[in-house]
Amino acid sequence: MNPWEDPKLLKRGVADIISEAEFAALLKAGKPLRLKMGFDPSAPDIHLGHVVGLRKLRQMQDLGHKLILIVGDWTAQIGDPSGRSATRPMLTAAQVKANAETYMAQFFTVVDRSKTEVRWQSEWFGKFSLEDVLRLTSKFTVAQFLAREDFAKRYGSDQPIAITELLYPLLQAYDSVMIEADVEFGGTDQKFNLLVGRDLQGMSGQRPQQCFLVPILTGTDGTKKMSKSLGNYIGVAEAPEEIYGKAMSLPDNLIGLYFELLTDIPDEELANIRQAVQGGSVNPMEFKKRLARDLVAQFHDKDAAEAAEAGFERTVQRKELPDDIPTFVLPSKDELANMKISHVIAAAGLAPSVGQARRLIEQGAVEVDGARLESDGPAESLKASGLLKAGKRKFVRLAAK
RNA sequence: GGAGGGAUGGGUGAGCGGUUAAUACCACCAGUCUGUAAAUCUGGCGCCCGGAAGGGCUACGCAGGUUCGAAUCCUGCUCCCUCCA
Repeated sequence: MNPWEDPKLLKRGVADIISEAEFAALLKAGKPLRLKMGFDPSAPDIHLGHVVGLRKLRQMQDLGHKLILIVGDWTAQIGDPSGRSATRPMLTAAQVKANAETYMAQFFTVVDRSKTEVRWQSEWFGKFSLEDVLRLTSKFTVAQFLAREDFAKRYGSDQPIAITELLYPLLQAYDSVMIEADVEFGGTDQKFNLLVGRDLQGMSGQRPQQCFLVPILTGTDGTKKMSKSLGNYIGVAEAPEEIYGKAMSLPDNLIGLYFELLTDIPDEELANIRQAVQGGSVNPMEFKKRLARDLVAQFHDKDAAEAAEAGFERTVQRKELPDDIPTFVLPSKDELANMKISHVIAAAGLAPSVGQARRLIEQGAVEVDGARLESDGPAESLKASGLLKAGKRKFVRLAAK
Protein backbone atom coordinates (compact mmCIF):
# COMPACT_ATOMS: atom_id res chain seq x y z
CA MET A 1 0.00 0.00 0.00
CA ASN A 2 1.29 3.43 -0.84
CA PRO A 3 1.60 5.70 2.13
CA TRP A 4 -0.76 8.28 0.68
CA GLU A 5 -3.47 5.69 0.43
CA ASP A 6 -3.29 4.94 4.11
CA PRO A 7 -6.83 5.39 5.34
CA LYS A 8 -5.46 6.54 8.65
CA LEU A 9 -4.13 9.62 6.95
CA LEU A 10 -7.25 10.57 5.10
CA LYS A 11 -9.97 9.27 7.37
CA ARG A 12 -9.03 8.98 10.99
CA GLY A 13 -9.04 12.29 12.80
CA VAL A 14 -10.33 14.04 9.71
CA ALA A 15 -13.66 15.81 9.57
CA ASP A 16 -13.58 16.99 6.00
CA ILE A 17 -11.18 17.65 3.15
CA ILE A 18 -12.12 20.17 0.49
CA SER A 19 -11.77 18.76 -1.94
CA GLU A 20 -10.82 15.24 -1.13
CA ALA A 21 -10.36 14.22 -4.75
CA GLU A 22 -7.99 17.07 -5.48
CA PHE A 23 -6.10 16.41 -2.32
CA ALA A 24 -5.67 12.74 -3.12
CA ALA A 25 -4.42 13.65 -6.58
CA LEU A 26 -1.85 16.03 -5.12
CA LEU A 27 -0.61 13.37 -2.76
CA LYS A 28 -0.34 10.87 -5.53
CA ALA A 29 1.66 13.26 -7.67
CA GLY A 30 4.33 12.82 -5.05
CA LYS A 31 5.65 16.38 -5.01
CA PRO A 32 6.28 17.90 -1.60
CA LEU A 33 3.33 20.08 -0.62
CA ARG A 34 3.36 23.35 1.23
CA LEU A 35 1.21 22.84 4.32
CA LYS A 36 -0.10 25.92 6.04
CA MET A 37 -0.97 26.27 9.66
CA GLY A 38 -1.44 29.56 11.43
CA PHE A 39 -1.78 30.56 15.04
CA ASP A 40 -2.42 33.73 16.96
CA PRO A 41 0.17 34.48 19.58
CA SER A 42 -2.50 35.69 21.98
CA ALA A 43 -3.26 32.51 23.96
CA PRO A 44 -0.08 30.51 23.74
CA ASP A 45 -1.05 27.30 25.50
CA ILE A 46 -1.60 24.29 23.29
CA HIS A 47 -4.06 21.68 24.48
CA LEU A 48 -5.29 18.35 23.20
CA GLY A 49 -7.89 20.06 21.04
CA HIS A 50 -5.06 21.51 18.96
CA VAL A 51 -3.13 18.28 19.03
CA VAL A 52 -5.73 16.54 16.89
CA GLY A 53 -4.69 18.73 13.95
CA LEU A 54 -1.02 18.77 14.84
CA ARG A 55 -0.92 15.01 14.63
CA LYS A 56 -2.24 15.17 11.10
CA LEU A 57 0.41 17.71 10.25
CA ARG A 58 3.03 15.43 11.63
CA GLN A 59 1.76 12.56 9.54
CA MET A 60 2.02 14.71 6.46
CA GLN A 61 5.50 15.82 7.37
CA ASP A 62 6.51 12.22 7.76
CA LEU A 63 5.48 11.73 4.14
CA GLY A 64 7.94 14.42 3.16
CA HIS A 65 5.77 17.52 3.02
CA LYS A 66 6.77 20.86 4.38
CA LEU A 67 4.96 22.93 6.97
CA ILE A 68 4.83 26.69 6.86
CA LEU A 69 3.87 27.90 10.33
CA ILE A 70 2.40 31.37 10.29
CA VAL A 71 2.72 33.53 13.36
CA GLY A 72 -0.44 35.63 13.30
CA ASP A 73 0.98 38.72 14.88
CA TRP A 74 -1.58 40.84 13.01
CA THR A 75 -4.62 38.66 13.28
CA ALA A 76 -3.91 38.33 17.00
CA GLN A 77 -4.81 41.95 17.35
CA ILE A 78 -8.24 41.32 15.94
CA GLY A 79 -9.08 38.11 17.69
CA ASP A 80 -10.53 35.16 15.86
CA PRO A 81 -14.28 35.63 15.60
CA SER A 82 -14.79 31.88 15.45
CA GLY A 83 -16.59 31.43 18.71
CA ARG A 84 -17.28 34.25 21.06
CA SER A 85 -16.79 37.96 20.89
CA ALA A 86 -14.38 39.53 23.26
CA THR A 87 -12.36 42.54 22.45
CA ARG A 88 -8.77 41.57 22.84
CA PRO A 89 -6.33 44.02 24.29
CA MET A 90 -3.58 45.05 21.94
CA LEU A 91 -0.45 43.09 22.61
CA THR A 92 2.94 44.68 22.70
CA ALA A 93 5.58 43.42 20.33
CA ALA A 94 7.47 41.89 23.24
CA GLN A 95 4.38 40.02 24.44
CA VAL A 96 3.71 38.70 20.99
CA LYS A 97 7.24 37.45 20.69
CA ALA A 98 7.17 35.77 24.10
CA ASN A 99 3.82 34.17 23.36
CA ALA A 100 5.02 32.91 20.03
CA GLU A 101 8.02 31.31 21.65
CA THR A 102 5.91 29.59 24.28
CA TYR A 103 3.60 28.37 21.59
CA MET A 104 6.32 27.00 19.41
CA ALA A 105 8.05 25.20 22.26
CA GLN A 106 4.79 23.31 22.79
CA PHE A 107 4.03 23.01 19.10
CA PHE A 108 7.20 21.15 18.34
CA THR A 109 6.51 18.44 20.89
CA VAL A 110 4.19 17.07 18.20
CA VAL A 111 5.35 18.63 14.96
CA ASP A 112 8.73 18.08 13.31
CA ARG A 113 10.72 21.25 13.64
CA SER A 114 13.22 20.34 10.96
CA LYS A 115 10.47 20.24 8.33
CA THR A 116 8.93 23.52 9.38
CA GLU A 117 9.44 27.05 8.17
CA VAL A 118 8.24 29.85 10.42
CA ARG A 119 6.87 33.02 8.86
CA TRP A 120 5.47 36.12 10.54
CA GLN A 121 2.48 37.96 9.14
CA SER A 122 4.26 41.24 9.71
CA GLU A 123 6.58 40.31 6.83
CA TRP A 124 3.76 41.27 4.48
CA PHE A 125 1.24 43.14 6.62
CA GLY A 126 3.92 45.38 8.06
CA LYS A 127 4.06 47.27 4.81
CA PHE A 128 0.42 46.99 3.91
CA SER A 129 -1.11 50.29 2.83
CA LEU A 130 -4.68 51.46 2.88
CA GLU A 131 -4.71 50.91 -0.84
CA ASP A 132 -3.86 47.26 -0.24
CA VAL A 133 -6.60 47.01 2.33
CA LEU A 134 -9.16 48.40 -0.08
CA ARG A 135 -8.05 46.11 -2.84
CA LEU A 136 -8.33 43.12 -0.52
CA THR A 137 -11.70 44.01 0.97
CA SER A 138 -13.26 44.86 -2.38
CA LYS A 139 -13.13 41.22 -3.38
CA PHE A 140 -15.83 40.13 -0.97
CA THR A 141 -19.29 41.22 0.08
CA VAL A 142 -21.03 41.50 3.42
CA ALA A 143 -23.58 38.96 2.29
CA GLN A 144 -20.84 36.43 1.70
CA PHE A 145 -19.56 36.92 5.19
CA LEU A 146 -22.96 36.88 6.81
CA ALA A 147 -23.48 33.50 5.26
CA ARG A 148 -20.96 32.22 7.71
CA GLU A 149 -22.69 30.53 10.58
CA ASP A 150 -21.23 32.28 13.59
CA PHE A 151 -21.58 35.72 12.07
CA ALA A 152 -25.13 34.95 11.03
CA LYS A 153 -25.93 33.70 14.48
CA ARG A 154 -24.50 36.68 16.23
CA TYR A 155 -26.11 39.06 13.81
CA GLY A 156 -29.42 37.32 14.30
CA SER A 157 -29.26 37.34 18.07
CA ASP A 158 -28.27 40.96 18.56
CA GLN A 159 -24.66 40.20 19.34
CA PRO A 160 -22.04 42.71 18.27
CA ILE A 161 -19.74 42.04 15.34
CA ALA A 162 -16.76 44.33 15.03
CA ILE A 163 -15.77 45.38 11.56
CA THR A 164 -12.25 44.20 12.27
CA GLU A 165 -13.67 40.76 12.82
CA LEU A 166 -14.85 40.73 9.24
CA LEU A 167 -11.27 41.45 8.30
CA TYR A 168 -9.96 38.43 10.10
CA PRO A 169 -10.74 35.85 7.43
CA LEU A 170 -9.32 38.16 4.80
CA LEU A 171 -6.00 38.48 6.53
CA GLN A 172 -5.82 34.77 7.05
CA ALA A 173 -6.68 34.22 3.41
CA TYR A 174 -4.01 36.64 2.30
CA ASP A 175 -1.45 34.60 4.21
CA SER A 176 -2.29 31.66 2.00
CA VAL A 177 -1.61 33.74 -1.07
CA MET A 178 1.69 35.03 0.28
CA ILE A 179 3.10 31.63 1.09
CA GLU A 180 1.41 29.88 -1.82
CA ALA A 181 -0.12 27.24 0.40
CA ASP A 182 -1.16 23.93 -1.09
CA VAL A 183 -3.07 22.76 1.96
CA GLU A 184 -4.29 24.63 5.00
CA PHE A 185 -5.09 22.89 8.25
CA GLY A 186 -7.68 23.88 10.79
CA GLY A 187 -10.58 22.76 12.91
CA THR A 188 -14.04 22.54 11.42
CA ASP A 189 -14.79 25.91 13.00
CA GLN A 190 -12.16 27.32 10.65
CA LYS A 191 -13.93 26.12 7.55
CA PHE A 192 -15.05 29.55 6.44
CA ASN A 193 -11.65 31.13 6.95
CA LEU A 194 -9.94 28.39 5.01
CA LEU A 195 -12.43 28.65 2.18
CA VAL A 196 -11.86 32.37 1.87
CA GLY A 197 -8.19 31.55 1.45
CA ARG A 198 -9.08 29.11 -1.27
CA ASP A 199 -11.16 31.73 -3.07
CA LEU A 200 -8.60 34.47 -2.74
CA GLN A 201 -5.85 32.27 -4.12
CA GLY A 202 -8.03 31.50 -7.10
CA MET A 203 -8.62 35.21 -7.70
CA SER A 204 -4.90 35.79 -7.46
CA GLY A 205 -4.11 33.27 -10.11
CA GLN A 206 -2.85 30.60 -7.77
CA ARG A 207 -3.97 27.04 -7.47
CA PRO A 208 -6.57 27.09 -4.67
CA GLN A 209 -5.44 25.45 -1.48
CA GLN A 210 -6.93 22.29 -0.07
CA CYS A 211 -8.80 22.71 3.17
CA PHE A 212 -7.98 20.01 5.66
CA LEU A 213 -10.49 20.16 8.47
CA VAL A 214 -10.05 18.24 11.68
CA PRO A 215 -12.78 17.57 14.21
CA ILE A 216 -13.25 19.70 17.28
CA LEU A 217 -12.35 17.78 20.37
CA THR A 218 -14.83 17.62 23.22
CA GLY A 219 -13.34 18.82 26.49
CA THR A 220 -12.92 16.93 29.73
CA ASP A 221 -16.41 17.95 30.81
CA GLY A 222 -17.78 15.77 28.05
CA THR A 223 -20.06 18.39 26.54
CA LYS A 224 -18.37 21.55 25.31
CA LYS A 225 -15.48 21.89 22.95
CA MET A 226 -12.11 21.83 24.60
CA SER A 227 -10.89 25.32 25.29
CA LYS A 228 -8.72 27.10 27.72
CA SER A 229 -11.32 29.64 28.72
CA LEU A 230 -13.85 26.94 29.57
CA GLY A 231 -11.31 25.22 31.76
CA ASN A 232 -12.06 21.81 30.32
CA TYR A 233 -8.72 21.29 28.66
CA ILE A 234 -5.59 19.22 29.02
CA GLY A 235 -2.53 21.23 28.10
CA VAL A 236 0.48 19.62 26.48
CA ALA A 237 2.79 21.55 28.76
CA GLU A 238 1.10 20.39 31.93
CA ALA A 239 2.77 18.20 34.52
CA PRO A 240 2.49 14.44 34.04
CA GLU A 241 0.22 14.00 37.07
CA GLU A 242 -2.09 16.70 35.79
CA ILE A 243 -2.39 15.21 32.33
CA TYR A 244 -2.91 11.79 33.83
CA GLY A 245 -5.46 12.96 36.38
CA LYS A 246 -7.43 15.03 33.94
CA ALA A 247 -7.53 12.12 31.52
CA MET A 248 -8.94 9.95 34.30
CA SER A 249 -11.66 12.49 34.92
CA LEU A 250 -12.96 12.12 31.38
CA PRO A 251 -16.49 10.81 31.14
CA ASP A 252 -16.38 7.20 30.07
CA ASN A 253 -18.16 7.85 26.80
CA LEU A 254 -15.26 9.97 25.57
CA ILE A 255 -12.72 7.18 25.78
CA GLY A 256 -13.21 5.99 22.22
CA LEU A 257 -13.01 9.46 20.75
CA TYR A 258 -9.78 10.30 22.52
CA PHE A 259 -8.16 7.05 21.48
CA GLU A 260 -9.23 7.71 17.93
CA LEU A 261 -8.04 11.26 17.65
CA LEU A 262 -5.07 11.33 19.94
CA THR A 263 -3.32 7.98 19.81
CA ASP A 264 -1.88 5.64 17.24
CA ILE A 265 -3.59 2.49 18.37
CA PRO A 266 -4.73 0.40 15.41
CA ASP A 267 -8.27 0.76 14.16
CA GLU A 268 -9.23 -2.82 15.03
CA GLU A 269 -8.17 -2.26 18.59
CA LEU A 270 -10.06 0.99 18.68
CA ALA A 271 -13.20 -0.83 17.62
CA ASN A 272 -12.67 -3.39 20.32
CA ILE A 273 -12.30 -0.75 22.98
CA ARG A 274 -15.45 1.01 21.88
CA GLN A 275 -17.37 -2.21 21.99
CA ALA A 276 -16.00 -3.19 25.38
CA VAL A 277 -16.80 0.17 26.93
CA GLN A 278 -20.28 0.13 25.55
CA GLY A 279 -20.98 -3.45 26.43
CA GLY A 280 -19.62 -3.01 29.92
CA SER A 281 -17.49 -6.13 29.56
CA VAL A 282 -14.37 -4.39 30.79
CA ASN A 283 -13.97 -1.77 33.44
CA PRO A 284 -13.66 1.52 31.52
CA MET A 285 -11.13 2.64 34.06
CA GLU A 286 -8.62 0.23 32.56
CA PHE A 287 -8.94 1.85 29.16
CA LYS A 288 -8.78 5.27 30.63
CA LYS A 289 -5.59 4.40 32.42
CA ARG A 290 -4.10 3.24 29.17
CA LEU A 291 -5.19 6.43 27.47
CA ALA A 292 -3.81 8.54 30.28
CA ARG A 293 -0.47 6.72 30.08
CA ASP A 294 -0.32 7.13 26.33
CA LEU A 295 -0.97 10.86 26.58
CA VAL A 296 1.59 11.48 29.28
CA ALA A 297 4.15 9.49 27.28
CA GLN A 298 3.48 11.64 24.22
CA PHE A 299 4.15 14.92 25.94
CA HIS A 300 6.66 13.72 28.49
CA ASP A 301 7.95 10.15 28.36
CA LYS A 302 7.21 6.61 29.34
CA ASP A 303 8.79 6.87 32.76
CA ALA A 304 6.76 9.93 33.60
CA ALA A 305 3.66 8.08 32.50
CA GLU A 306 4.35 5.20 34.80
CA ALA A 307 5.18 7.46 37.69
CA ALA A 308 1.95 9.38 37.13
CA GLU A 309 -0.02 6.17 37.10
CA ALA A 310 1.63 4.94 40.28
CA GLY A 311 0.85 8.27 41.88
CA PHE A 312 -2.76 8.08 40.80
CA GLU A 313 -3.20 4.56 42.12
CA ARG A 314 -1.65 5.52 45.39
CA THR A 315 -3.42 8.78 46.09
CA VAL A 316 -6.74 8.34 44.37
CA GLN A 317 -7.44 4.65 44.41
CA ARG A 318 -5.80 3.67 47.68
CA LYS A 319 -6.17 7.11 49.18
CA GLU A 320 -2.60 7.09 50.39
CA LEU A 321 -0.44 10.13 50.59
CA PRO A 322 1.40 11.53 47.60
CA ASP A 323 5.21 11.74 47.69
CA ASP A 324 5.54 15.43 47.50
CA ILE A 325 3.38 17.20 49.99
CA PRO A 326 3.94 20.91 50.20
CA THR A 327 4.98 22.27 53.53
CA PHE A 328 3.21 25.06 55.34
CA VAL A 329 5.07 26.93 58.01
CA LEU A 330 2.78 27.60 60.94
CA PRO A 331 2.65 31.10 62.38
CA SER A 332 4.30 31.76 65.70
CA LYS A 333 2.83 30.42 68.93
CA ASP A 334 1.35 33.76 69.89
CA GLU A 335 -0.38 34.23 66.60
CA LEU A 336 -1.57 30.67 66.61
CA ALA A 337 -3.22 31.21 69.96
CA ASN A 338 -5.66 33.60 68.35
CA MET A 339 -6.36 31.44 65.35
CA LYS A 340 -8.66 28.61 64.52
CA ILE A 341 -7.97 25.65 62.34
CA SER A 342 -10.12 27.19 59.63
CA HIS A 343 -7.75 30.14 59.54
CA VAL A 344 -4.78 27.90 59.08
CA ILE A 345 -6.54 26.07 56.26
CA ALA A 346 -7.14 29.33 54.47
CA ALA A 347 -3.65 30.65 55.18
CA ALA A 348 -2.12 27.45 53.83
CA GLY A 349 -4.03 27.91 50.60
CA LEU A 350 -6.17 24.82 51.03
CA ALA A 351 -9.25 27.01 50.76
CA PRO A 352 -9.69 30.48 49.24
CA SER A 353 -11.28 32.00 52.32
CA VAL A 354 -11.89 31.30 55.96
CA GLY A 355 -15.60 30.92 55.31
CA GLN A 356 -14.97 28.24 52.75
CA ALA A 357 -12.50 26.51 55.01
CA ARG A 358 -15.20 26.42 57.63
CA ARG A 359 -17.63 24.92 55.18
CA LEU A 360 -15.13 22.25 54.26
CA ILE A 361 -14.89 21.33 57.92
CA GLU A 362 -18.67 21.19 58.21
CA GLN A 363 -18.78 18.92 55.21
CA GLY A 364 -16.31 16.54 56.74
CA ALA A 365 -13.63 17.24 54.18
CA VAL A 366 -10.87 18.11 56.60
CA GLU A 367 -8.54 15.63 58.21
CA VAL A 368 -5.77 16.21 60.68
CA ASP A 369 -3.25 13.38 60.77
CA GLY A 370 -5.74 11.10 59.10
CA ALA A 371 -8.57 11.73 61.53
CA ARG A 372 -11.62 13.58 60.33
CA LEU A 373 -12.10 16.92 61.98
CA GLU A 374 -15.65 17.16 63.29
CA SER A 375 -15.68 20.86 63.97
CA ASP A 376 -13.54 23.94 63.84
CA GLY A 377 -11.33 24.47 66.85
CA PRO A 378 -8.34 26.36 68.17
CA ALA A 379 -5.32 26.18 65.95
CA GLU A 380 -3.08 25.42 68.87
CA SER A 381 -4.10 21.80 68.62
CA LEU A 382 -2.22 21.54 65.34
CA LYS A 383 1.19 19.99 65.76
CA ALA A 384 4.22 20.77 63.67
CA SER A 385 4.98 17.88 61.30
CA GLY A 386 1.30 17.06 61.38
CA LEU A 387 -0.66 16.50 58.20
CA LEU A 388 -3.55 18.71 57.22
CA LYS A 389 -5.87 17.60 54.46
CA ALA A 390 -8.83 19.44 52.97
CA GLY A 391 -10.71 17.63 50.25
CA LYS A 392 -9.18 14.76 48.41
CA ARG A 393 -6.46 16.52 46.55
CA LYS A 394 -5.21 19.18 48.88
CA PHE A 395 -2.63 18.37 51.50
CA VAL A 396 -0.15 20.27 53.49
CA ARG A 397 2.59 19.16 55.86
CA LEU A 398 2.80 21.46 58.84
CA ALA A 399 6.09 22.81 60.07
CA ALA A 400 7.03 24.95 63.01
CA LYS A 401 8.46 28.36 62.46
C1' G B 1 -28.90 62.79 13.67
C1' G B 2 -33.68 60.48 15.65
C1' A B 3 -36.67 56.54 18.23
C1' G B 4 -36.69 52.36 21.30
C1' G B 5 -34.41 48.29 24.29
C1' G B 6 -30.55 46.64 27.55
C1' A B 7 -26.15 46.32 31.30
C1' U B 8 -27.57 41.49 37.80
C1' G B 9 -22.75 37.05 41.32
C1' G B 10 -17.57 32.43 36.83
C1' G B 11 -21.57 31.78 32.53
C1' U B 12 -26.87 31.90 30.98
C1' G B 13 -30.68 34.48 33.26
C1' A B 14 -35.14 35.80 37.11
C1' G B 15 -36.39 39.78 40.28
C1' C B 16 -38.71 45.59 39.10
C1' G B 17 -39.49 49.89 46.50
C1' G B 18 -39.00 46.32 52.20
C1' U B 19 -40.09 39.37 53.67
C1' U B 20 -33.49 39.67 48.33
C1' A B 21 -26.66 37.94 49.74
C1' A B 22 -30.50 38.16 45.55
C1' U B 23 -35.00 32.51 41.93
C1' A B 24 -33.41 28.82 38.34
C1' C B 25 -29.98 26.28 35.30
C1' C B 26 -24.79 25.39 34.14
C1' A B 27 -19.98 25.44 36.00
C1' C B 28 -17.38 24.73 40.51
C1' C B 29 -16.40 22.49 45.62
C1' A B 30 -17.31 18.72 49.33
C1' G B 31 -19.52 14.26 51.07
C1' U B 32 -21.52 9.53 49.53
C1' C B 33 -21.08 5.37 46.68
C1' U B 34 -18.51 2.92 42.85
C1' G B 35 -14.20 -0.68 39.43
C1' U B 36 -12.11 5.81 37.76
C1' A B 37 -10.39 12.54 39.72
C1' A B 38 -16.62 8.66 35.09
C1' A B 39 -21.80 8.20 36.41
C1' U B 40 -25.39 8.41 40.56
C1' C B 41 -27.21 10.54 44.97
C1' U B 42 -26.80 14.46 49.00
C1' G B 43 -25.13 19.06 50.50
C1' G B 44 -22.52 23.63 49.70
C1' C B 45 -21.34 27.77 46.75
C1' G B 46 -19.69 36.92 48.60
C1' C B 47 -16.16 38.48 52.75
C1' C B 48 -15.41 38.72 58.07
C1' C B 49 -16.70 37.78 63.44
C1' G B 50 -19.23 33.98 66.52
C1' G B 51 -19.46 27.24 69.52
C1' A B 52 -24.19 28.46 68.11
C1' A B 53 -28.16 31.73 67.85
C1' G B 54 -26.87 35.64 65.36
C1' G B 55 -24.11 40.03 63.86
C1' G B 56 -21.13 43.30 60.68
C1' C B 57 -19.40 44.60 55.82
C1' U B 58 -19.39 44.58 50.51
C1' A B 59 -22.37 43.60 45.98
C1' C B 60 -26.89 44.02 40.97
C1' G B 61 -22.41 49.14 34.57
C1' C B 62 -20.50 54.28 36.87
C1' A B 63 -21.81 58.91 39.69
C1' G B 64 -25.40 61.43 42.18
C1' G B 65 -30.62 61.97 44.03
C1' U B 66 -35.71 60.62 46.06
C1' U B 67 -37.25 57.51 50.31
C1' C B 68 -37.59 55.42 57.08
C1' G B 69 -35.85 51.77 53.26
C1' A B 70 -33.49 50.99 46.25
C1' A B 71 -30.91 45.74 42.14
C1' U B 72 -35.86 47.80 41.87
C1' C B 73 -38.01 55.01 41.22
C1' C B 74 -35.44 59.83 39.24
C1' U B 75 -31.08 62.52 36.90
C1' G B 76 -26.44 62.47 34.44
C1' C B 77 -22.56 59.48 32.37
C1' U B 78 -20.23 55.02 29.99
C1' C B 79 -20.86 50.79 27.03
C1' C B 80 -23.97 47.40 24.02
C1' C B 81 -28.22 46.05 20.76
C1' U B 82 -32.38 47.11 17.34
C1' C B 83 -35.01 50.21 13.96
C1' C B 84 -35.30 54.85 11.01
C1' A B 85 -31.97 58.43 8.27
